[in-house]
Amino acid sequence: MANIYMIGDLARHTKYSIDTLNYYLRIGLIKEVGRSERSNYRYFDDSTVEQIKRIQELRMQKVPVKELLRRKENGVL
Amino acid sequence: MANIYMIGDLARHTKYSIDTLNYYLRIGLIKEVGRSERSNYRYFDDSTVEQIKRIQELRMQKVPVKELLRRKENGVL
DNA sequence: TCTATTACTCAATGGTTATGGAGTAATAGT
DNA sequence: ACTATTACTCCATAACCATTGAGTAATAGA
Repeated sequence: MANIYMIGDLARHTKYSIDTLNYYLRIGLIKEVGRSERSNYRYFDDSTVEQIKRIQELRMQKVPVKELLRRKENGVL
Repeated sequence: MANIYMIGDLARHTKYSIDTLNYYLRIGLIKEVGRSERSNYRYFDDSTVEQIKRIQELRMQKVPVKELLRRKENGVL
């Protein structure tokens, strides 16, 4: 039984604010696993949580977001 | 990649109204697969869709809801 | 016929999410 | 010193969901 998260749950598990997560979503640093057709609500899974935690690590080490985007494009994140 | 549904999507796929689905949920005829901790929103999967379609069949044959509840308790639904 | 039950259906309230745009403190660049 | 960029943060709007309680048409029961 894989866990499902909505943005609020993601925030709770990563200790990021919903605003920050929305920002990361907007710039494409993270992406939803799927969406509800009706409500357009996004949902995520454990892989998203892990990815955000990796991002968090790197951000604490002052790695710029643009660099993270670059790495993501190269599949190194 | 298993599909995830919220109640509105369930309604769309089964052609039941959200009100009816909420009623079935209330009486325990169907059950969510999980919920968001933050929003308390329910989510469902394909097994729910299939179950609702079985219910729909039986209801069209005038099988009472109470009988369906009974069958569910006996694992025959 | 009168009453009760069934199976929804509707309405109100409050919290959550999506989206777009604007604002801001800190840092970097010129 | 001045300007631009970065990385958020805040606000407003609109649609969706959960929950409770009340209303109703059709059928069943007494």
